[in-house]
Amino acid sequence: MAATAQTDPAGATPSKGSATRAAILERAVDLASVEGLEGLSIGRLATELEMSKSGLFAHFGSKQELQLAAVEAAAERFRQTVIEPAEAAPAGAARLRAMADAYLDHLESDSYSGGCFWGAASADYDDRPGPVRDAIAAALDLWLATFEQQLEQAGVEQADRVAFELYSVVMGANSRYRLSRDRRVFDHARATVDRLLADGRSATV
Amino acid sequence: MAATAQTDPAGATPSKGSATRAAILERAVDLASVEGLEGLSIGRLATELEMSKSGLFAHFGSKQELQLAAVEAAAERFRQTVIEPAEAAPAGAARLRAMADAYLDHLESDSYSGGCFWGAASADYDDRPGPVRDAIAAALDLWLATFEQQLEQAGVEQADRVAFELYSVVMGANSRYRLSRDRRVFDHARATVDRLLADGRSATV
DNA sequence: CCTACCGATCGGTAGG
DNA sequence: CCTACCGATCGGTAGG
Repeated sequence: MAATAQTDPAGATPSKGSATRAAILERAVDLASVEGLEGLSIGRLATELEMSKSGLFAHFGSKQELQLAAVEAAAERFRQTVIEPAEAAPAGAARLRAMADAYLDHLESDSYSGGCFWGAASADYDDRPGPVRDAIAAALDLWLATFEQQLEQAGVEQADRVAFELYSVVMGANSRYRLSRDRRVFDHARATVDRLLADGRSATV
Repeated sequence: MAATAQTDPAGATPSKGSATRAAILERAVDLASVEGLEGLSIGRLATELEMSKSGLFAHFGSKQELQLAAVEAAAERFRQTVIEPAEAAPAGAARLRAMADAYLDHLESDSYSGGCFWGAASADYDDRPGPVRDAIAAALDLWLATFEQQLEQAGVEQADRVAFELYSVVMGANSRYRLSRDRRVFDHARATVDRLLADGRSATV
């Protein structure tokens, strides 16, 4: 399932059009992480990509379709950088630690100019009803459910509450690092993840 | 130190102008909690207050001054609803619990149409350098330092890390509630606050 | 994928 | 606190 799956038939060589579309979406995700998904403007995106506004617009048909495609592209990026590499680790605590480490390492490496897309997008859209908000909420609900499932596998009690704590702490690290530029928040977040996973295991003994 | 302190001389009767200004700022804080502090538009704010755009504009001189005044008004609101009532409780764990309860109770009561101003404003401005970002960062740094100070009074080890956890969990409750409308996040957040404060105390025995 | 355009709205100003 | 404006930019369309 590559990023071009929606525009090219399975097995086909990606067309030039879908390569352009993928490049637009990569940039859209990065820009939205900085400006927010609503503040993302078609004109500005076109200027940065050195193409005409209407040329870019033709790929999507409306700003909302562009936003929905950007949410899907960001979800694909999250799967590739956080979820799938961690699936090499055994289910349960080890896999959760791998997910948290991959997420925090990416934040700390400053690979993304605007930090976490989901932190920016969820705050921007949480009070704007409609399909964009629903797509963001569905992605985050899925990852919370993934955390909860792995916590249950690890034998942690109150897995739903601990999943909320894990989510809060890694997102809190993103938020605090954006504002303070103090890397110690990553140490705090990693120590908290360690403690949550260790507490859970000792509780089952 | 009332909200009118900046426009009226100390002890003077608040003028009609400063009453209008205060009403503008109340609405600006509520609107910014929904639309973000950048998405807040002078035209829309004027329409909602049934006054002309330039009439409203005359109170501030620029959009940035309006945003800075809204940040200050939101800080005053936070002090009045969360910080000051908790100062009736003894310093340390009891005061922290009172602050967390006041914050979570206000979120759960849906008093604010857009949830927490600081969650929306910090995500919106964390990547926009300038005085607005600096004012938001300073307010949040102050409250984090307040939490840390009370944790030290309570004899909690690693007070800076636990302050980060407290911050992350109450902000996480705001974020999750905005998206899921599931009130169980407040139970999770309260249970986490209880555990953080209880762990800290037992660690000192 | 382009040029050329539309009505609406943005922040801000002139002058009262 | 108002009316009447300004240039810039917004999302979107026509026509190629």
